[in-house]
Amino acid sequence: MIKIKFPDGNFKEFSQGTTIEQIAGSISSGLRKQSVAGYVNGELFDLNRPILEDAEIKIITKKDQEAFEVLNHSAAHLLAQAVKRIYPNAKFGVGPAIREGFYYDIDAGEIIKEEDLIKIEKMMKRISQEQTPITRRELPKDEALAFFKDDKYKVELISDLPEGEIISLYTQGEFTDLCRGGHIGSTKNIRFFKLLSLAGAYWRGDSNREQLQRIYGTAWFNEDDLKRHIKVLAERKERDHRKLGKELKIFELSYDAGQGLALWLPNGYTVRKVLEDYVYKLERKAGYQHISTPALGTKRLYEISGHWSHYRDNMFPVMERDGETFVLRPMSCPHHMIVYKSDLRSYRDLPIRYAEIVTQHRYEASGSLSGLERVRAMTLTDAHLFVREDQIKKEVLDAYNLILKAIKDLELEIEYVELALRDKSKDKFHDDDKLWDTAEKLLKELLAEENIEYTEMKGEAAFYGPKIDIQVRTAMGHVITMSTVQLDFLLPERFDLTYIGSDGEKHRPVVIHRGLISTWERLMSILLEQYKGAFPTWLAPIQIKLIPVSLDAHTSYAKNLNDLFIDYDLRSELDLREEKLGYKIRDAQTNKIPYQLVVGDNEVGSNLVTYRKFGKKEQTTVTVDEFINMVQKEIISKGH
RNA sequence: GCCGCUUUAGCUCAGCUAGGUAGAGCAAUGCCAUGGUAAGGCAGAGGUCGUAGGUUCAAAUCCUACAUGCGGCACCA
Repeated sequence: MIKIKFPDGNFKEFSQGTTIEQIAGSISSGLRKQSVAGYVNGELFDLNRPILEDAEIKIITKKDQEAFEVLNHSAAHLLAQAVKRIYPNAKFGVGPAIREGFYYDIDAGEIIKEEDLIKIEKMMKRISQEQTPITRRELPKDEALAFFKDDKYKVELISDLPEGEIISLYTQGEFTDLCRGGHIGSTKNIRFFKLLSLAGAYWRGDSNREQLQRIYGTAWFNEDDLKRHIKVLAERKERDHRKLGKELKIFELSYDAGQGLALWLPNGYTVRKVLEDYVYKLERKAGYQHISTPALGTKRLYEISGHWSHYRDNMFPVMERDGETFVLRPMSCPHHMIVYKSDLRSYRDLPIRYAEIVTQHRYEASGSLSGLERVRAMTLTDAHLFVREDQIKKEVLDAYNLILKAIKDLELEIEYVELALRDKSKDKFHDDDKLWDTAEKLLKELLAEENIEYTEMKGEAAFYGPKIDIQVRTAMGHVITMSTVQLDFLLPERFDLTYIGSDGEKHRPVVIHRGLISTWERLMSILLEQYKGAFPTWLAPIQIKLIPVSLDAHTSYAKNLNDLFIDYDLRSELDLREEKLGYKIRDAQTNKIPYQLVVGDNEVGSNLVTYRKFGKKEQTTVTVDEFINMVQKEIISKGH
């Protein structure tokens, strides 16, 4: 007999070799039906894997997040089995469960086409109906290597495992796969799934190695959940910033203008200008000074900074004229270093905070370009803070809090905060262990002191120092960097920056790089998706649309209102087209204009307006003064 | 950059499987109509079917190359 401890602290005895499924069944038949897998002393166990010794267990039911992963991981195996039936020479890479489903990396021996997904999915359905049990078996490493000798990918994976490790295999029917486990008991339990897309993926994430084909899919415990998920995917497409940007006339991308070179249309530029003004004020309040430097620099400038050796491949080609070599700037740090050097600095002058609205150019790989999310010419509010060592923590924290303020005002949702550190690859990072250790320690301390939760990412740092990145998730599920605070001991050295300390000696300042809210391009893409195209009043390109009921009788009153609103700095527009009232109302609604005002006999001569707020059905009549007051307040408070 | 897919009117898309010389809705234009919260009617106009080449009596449709865009991968200082 073995002793089983339950999460509630109770013990119960079972015969040796009992399974999670049997334990669940001993509690209730309902629990048995809901159970999917379990943790046994912290290790994920299949339902039917025998438990051989005393253990603490936790049963995973269909409601648990882990259950979704177990199901989807099992669906990946089902996919592999189906592929193997259709393509007998297929070899397999890895096939994990992911956030919303699963994938498997496959070398089918021939090219799988997108249309083939249909027949693969059909084969999966058939295997599911065969109701094959999924069983586990353990082998020593050398036997596992022998077993998989025809699959070079599996051989490589097994070879990388430590010596002496027990290797587990999972078999369903004629198909056996290398796998750590956590599987659903039988193929019959994988019924509600869909293959979603076919993509390329480098073996082991290395672009120098072979490229496999990756099939993505998603699996659920019942048909409703599957249908719901497919609906969610469709809804996400509806708020894709590329679609909304087209509909709302925000930006344009054109082959002739150039790949990844966005053109801002009037509506988009209006929003951008509001954002620029907003950021300018925010930075003024936080003690930043604004400067302006050129979009072009000498190659020499980037050689001094070190960017030339680290970043050249991502720069547009150089321009040469009269013996000088110029480049389009991919970042503004070097220019800001020169601005710092324009004067002799005292310790009393620090911190100095320079901000600039910078347009920069980066030659991003063609395959990485994506709407406004990833472009080749971008404009952002960039800032560099020149601080004494004793000021680092406060300035990093202030910069971080400024970022949080902007993110809050824009109603953005942070996915997670990342602390990007270096790894051992010496060529990718500036090579000075002492500087790095100091900088990384400082940031870690700061995050701990402020109780900021973060994810550590080794190897993600800038070449000159570690950074704190704020990540957001796009409608299409990409995680991208929104904001960044970077610590830099290197550029001050490269540019020989100094200040005179209280001791009369020269000292080295530290530079903090700060990206507030990404580039205007990326920010616009995020905002469009976040707001589903319905900008809050303070950002909306058109805030008020005035619609006279009758052009003959009401135009003049409407025109007076429009002029008045504009005098109060409200972005108001008059719809004087010869169209039906209903048509104009629909137009104002599809353009997601915050305030739609229909002007007729009820308003004329009475100093009243009747408005309808976007997203609401009801109409409200107020005096003109009340209306202006209300909208102005909303704009200043940014709606919160 | 790599793999797969894609490209037809300003926009969204049909036509391509089985080759016979291009169609819809919306927008735009003109005329008529038009008074209270989501599409009034009629008419005309609009396309070297991504580009170049090939097969064919004949190519939007089949083949090849290149390019754009999309889904991923890699990259993202």
